[in-house]
Amino acid sequence: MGGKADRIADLSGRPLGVRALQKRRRLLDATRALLDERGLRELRVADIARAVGASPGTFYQYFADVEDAVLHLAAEANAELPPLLTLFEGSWRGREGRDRARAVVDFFMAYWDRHGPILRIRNLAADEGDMRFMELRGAAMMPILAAMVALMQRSGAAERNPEFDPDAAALAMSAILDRLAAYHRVVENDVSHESLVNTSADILLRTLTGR
Amino acid sequence: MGGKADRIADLSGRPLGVRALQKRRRLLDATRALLDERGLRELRVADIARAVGASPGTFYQYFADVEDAVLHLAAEANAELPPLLTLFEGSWRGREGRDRARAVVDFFMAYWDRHGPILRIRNLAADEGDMRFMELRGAAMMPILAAMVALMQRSGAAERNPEFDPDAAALAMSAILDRLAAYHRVVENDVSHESLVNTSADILLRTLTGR
DNA sequence: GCAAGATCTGACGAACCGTCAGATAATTTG
DNA sequence: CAAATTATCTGACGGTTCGTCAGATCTTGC
Repeated sequence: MGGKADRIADLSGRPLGVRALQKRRRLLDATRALLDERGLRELRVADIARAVGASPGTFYQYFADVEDAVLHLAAEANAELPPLLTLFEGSWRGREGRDRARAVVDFFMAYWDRHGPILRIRNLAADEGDMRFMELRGAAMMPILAAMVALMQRSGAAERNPEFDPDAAALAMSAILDRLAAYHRVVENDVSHESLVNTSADILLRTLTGR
Repeated sequence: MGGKADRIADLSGRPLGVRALQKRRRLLDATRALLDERGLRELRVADIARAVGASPGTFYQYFADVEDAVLHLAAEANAELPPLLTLFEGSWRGREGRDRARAVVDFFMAYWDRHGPILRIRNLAADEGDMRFMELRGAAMMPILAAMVALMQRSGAAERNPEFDPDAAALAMSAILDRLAAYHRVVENDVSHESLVNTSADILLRTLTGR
């Protein structure tokens, strides 16, 4: 993308050697770990640094602030999405369609189970208008939305009726996937995991294929 | 609910007189205003206090911290929800159903336009496991979910097929409503407001009535 | 083994937090 | 109406976190 090879750099733009890369990685890992157990609000830079035996100054050499580190973690999470896209390809008829729909739902839940704390912060920041996070979320969603729209067009669901816009429908489906994946653990006191997956998959299947 | 009349009190439990009630209200209003323009991350207690010509100490007399004030604002937002419930009552057949579905979507968007910053924080805190916010969100959602489930039962959508669980479907629908309402302004660069409303309403109608 | 460059440290000033003892304003009492 | 009592507010203060930077420490190439 950029003119030079995109080596990972510190805040002043200096490309990193191996030692620095390791420190940076461990700082990111520690950020993620502390985020998982405490949430953003109780996350202190000093704790992250201490967790990897570094001083606060080292953290600030690589990241402008905690949010900046979360931004990088969110970018890494984006890299795990491409396998999802293949699920939308091929036939979505009959039993195969049902299985594919379910696989999509499963994928999202697993993805959010792994990255929930980071994705939540990403979404909040994006919703609050932070451009960097908006772009990241856009990059994550766009291919998925496009795959859904393509499927609707292939299957004829797109011309269902004049009220129905495939782009909007794709947004609605991703809303279901995101939101339910985000809190499925909480609601599973009242609704079984099975039901949640089956029903979401059912709605997804109907909407994307027009039945 | 409590034994005594639930007058509004300060943190030490002392019921408030008129002067104090006014200050408290103005502090809440200022919190909301600053939240709208800056987001949670840049919200300083000192700024809230200054905005109403008070000292920081006054804020802390009424609220444990900024989050506590947001909690009260979220509770106030809950009070605006009952009118929504009436939309789920009565017939959802034919044109009437389509209008009702659309009214529900409109209601949600207007609601989020008014309270978005607060609802976003509520959702983040609830997702991160904060009990107080979880309870508030539960109190907001439960009646809506119940109204949806009742409608599905009345309309026969509930027995659609064995994959389909009305409780899970209600969750999925509220996920669409929440999420799209949360960022409709952002996506309306790509998808028109009309399309968004029509399509969400269409999906809602189909799901709640089984077509 | 030493110079040059890379990386890290930890102390520091600034900013913000939340508290509290006392000041000020309102209300009641006589 | 003035003193006494109660309600409310203030702002200075100790404690904590932030983010910076000059210098210390490690690594590499020769």
